[in-house]
Amino acid sequence: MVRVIKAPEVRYAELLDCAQRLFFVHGYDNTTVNDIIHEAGLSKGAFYHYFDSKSALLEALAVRMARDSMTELQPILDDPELDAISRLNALFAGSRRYNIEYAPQIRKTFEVIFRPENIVLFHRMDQAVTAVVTPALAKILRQGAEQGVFDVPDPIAFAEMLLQFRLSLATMMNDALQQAKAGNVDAAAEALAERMRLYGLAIDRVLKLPDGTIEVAEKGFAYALISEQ
Amino acid sequence: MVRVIKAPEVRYAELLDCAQRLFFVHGYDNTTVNDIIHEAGLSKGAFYHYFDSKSALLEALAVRMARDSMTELQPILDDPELDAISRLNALFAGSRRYNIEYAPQIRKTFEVIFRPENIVLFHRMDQAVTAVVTPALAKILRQGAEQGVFDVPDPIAFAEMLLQFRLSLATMMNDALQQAKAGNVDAAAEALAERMRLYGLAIDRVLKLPDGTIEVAEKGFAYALISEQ
DNA sequence: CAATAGACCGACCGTCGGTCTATATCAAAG
DNA sequence: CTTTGATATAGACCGACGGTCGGTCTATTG
Repeated sequence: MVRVIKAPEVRYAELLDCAQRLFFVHGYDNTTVNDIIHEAGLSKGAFYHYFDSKSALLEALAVRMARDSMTELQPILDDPELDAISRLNALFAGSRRYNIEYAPQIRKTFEVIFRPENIVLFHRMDQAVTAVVTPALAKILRQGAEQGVFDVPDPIAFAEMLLQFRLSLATMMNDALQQAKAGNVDAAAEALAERMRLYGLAIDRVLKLPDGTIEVAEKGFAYALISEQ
Repeated sequence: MVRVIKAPEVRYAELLDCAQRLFFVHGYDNTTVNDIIHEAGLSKGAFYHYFDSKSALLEALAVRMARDSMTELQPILDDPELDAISRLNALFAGSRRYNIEYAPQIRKTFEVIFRPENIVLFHRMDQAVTAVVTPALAKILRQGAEQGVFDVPDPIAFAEMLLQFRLSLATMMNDALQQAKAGNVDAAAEALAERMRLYGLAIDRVLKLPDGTIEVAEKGFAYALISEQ
């Protein structure tokens, strides 16, 4: 193989890029180290020069995704104009906007990421993102509690609950996509919308807010996400 | 090796037993087919006579666990004395009783099953159990809706939500156990109890019940579960 | 220009899931 | 009582995969 030398940071990033693409298309277990080094144009020795193991690469990927997530969230967290409720809604809206914008990729990703053999991949990503987002979310909740708009005795506990909700919703989005692909698009969208309504309701009621103050999603979102173009 | 012939159902069950024990002690990936056949006193040929693959064995194990779960639930589902709320509470109480009775094993199991490399195992089990329990739970909810005690427009959606809650609580029990083992038993129990209270609250409020009608858990449970004997 | 660091190469190794062929056992048919 | 076919079992063997290791090449530095 032709020997090409690059700056370590560049190589490192390239390996992460290749791995991410391959993992998300074919899954973690179905992607071999050989696949990755072939795609990255690198030898095996070089690969193991950068990462101790295949799972160390996954770990590094999770860390990078967590960092990216926080970068995306930062504007909402920093905006001094927003009160706690608006901040929470902005977070949900952001993830909705993101979901719809990238609907085709997400559909594809869901198919891969929720296949039983890829739970490992999904779990590591989620774990890493959760670890950095929980404290940020708790801070918003604490702000809300201090302003008297939320009823949150334990912000960390509630932040974890919110993130669990997000995870549950993702699972349900995937189920809905499967159902939609099996033909019944309308029924799938209705069912997804109902499930989202339920979770929104749960948040509002535990926080003692009027119904619908926290907008997890509206029906149109469910349709937009799962409808085929 | 000495050739021993047994009734196929016996062998099948023995293989499942061995696999279950080994998977729960060492994890799915860390248990090799050779480990299993060695423990079961069987050759590789015999193993692949009963199962098409290692993952087929996992699948069969999941099916058996799902069947066992339903057998345990059946008495509560069949009891004609119970109304919908009592039935739900009986379900939660049953899982509490079960959790405390088997606390030492559960502590051990949690340690293994929540290790990242064992998510595959956990996910398959959960998926299989959920698939059979969801309809049963939905039936209870439908009964409650007809009796006018619950506000449940979509019983299936709510049943899925309840089972997601159960899953989240299991994750949190594991976190609490880790924290307790790190020394801070009291803080861990308090935190776990608060999280349980939150989920109970969410259920009550979405169902429009008075707070505490559905008893996900009381504080004593959290202590009993994580305290060392 | 020599010495050093470290990026890079690829043959090689052990392990693991899975396959294949041979053989032992048993029940039923002849 | 033998034959025969189906089933259960044994274990040698295979290919793919993650990971190792000795060594090469090149940019930098004193």
